[in-house]
Amino acid sequence: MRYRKGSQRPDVQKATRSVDMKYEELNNIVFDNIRDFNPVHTFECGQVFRWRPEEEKGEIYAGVAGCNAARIKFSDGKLTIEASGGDQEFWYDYFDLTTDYGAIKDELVRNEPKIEKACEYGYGIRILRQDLFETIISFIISQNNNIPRIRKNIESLCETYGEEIGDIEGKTVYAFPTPEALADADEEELSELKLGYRGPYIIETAKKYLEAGCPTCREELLSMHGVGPKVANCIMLFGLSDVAAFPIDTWVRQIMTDMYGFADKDVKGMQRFAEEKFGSYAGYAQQYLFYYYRDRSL
DNA sequence: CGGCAGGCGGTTA
DNA sequence: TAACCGCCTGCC
Repeated sequence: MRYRKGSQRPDVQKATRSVDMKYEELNNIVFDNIRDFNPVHTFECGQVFRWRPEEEKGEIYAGVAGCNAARIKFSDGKLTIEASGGDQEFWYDYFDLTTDYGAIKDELVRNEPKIEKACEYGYGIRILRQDLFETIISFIISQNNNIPRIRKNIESLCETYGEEIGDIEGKTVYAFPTPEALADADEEELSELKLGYRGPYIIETAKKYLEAGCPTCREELLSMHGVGPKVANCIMLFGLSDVAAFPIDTWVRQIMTDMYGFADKDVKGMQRFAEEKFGSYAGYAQQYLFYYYRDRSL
């Protein structure tokens, strides 16, 4: 794997270390003694679209986070990251390694015992702290869409408008496009990428992102074209790390009707239930429930 | 062929 | 403010 040096995300949060960390050489980062992490569960639980397994067992994944490409390996509590860019702070933050997921699962089960199976099933899910703009555009694309096509659409977007950041086994890797690049795109170009009616949403949203600055709350997100209640909750959860957000899509709606007897239309009731039962951990609950239920239904 | 996929915007009553 | 409807595209 060859990489060009990528730029780093500027605003990295400081975090308290609970795992061992070694900096072996440039762009080769190791975190040891990690609990509650599983690459398959984390990358396949529907929160992110740009990571692919390199082998059947799912120990190794390759993908891109914002403008940083990487191949990660995880076994026996040791996470090794071979990256084009992003320092140890960036990746520590990205994988949310400061958060104690064991304690979160205990708390969720204590308040709502019926969620235990879902927590056990998706035991290694971590909610990635993703780039805000990438999250906004990705989840605009996700509306009324299916996962294979979402992934495909996002990759074409990156190939067309993203900066080249390296190549992996002969295949070029592209960063997620900047707001500037997408604001400058035109509708015809986008329609060639088969984005459908979401194309204009993307251009308009990129322009607004540049003019009005980063959205910081639900209201600002909802003011963007193509962002409704469900997509806004996804952006809050995955892009703003607001782990109290509880996105209700068709799967979660199914869960709520099956598990808790809600009427199919009663999204408000479901939202209130999540708030009362799961509180500030509702986002984690949503991920466990969604992943468990979707895998059982496939 | 209609139905549907991790919804949304616009229009009605 | 709730209930409909149409929507790009691709796959069944």
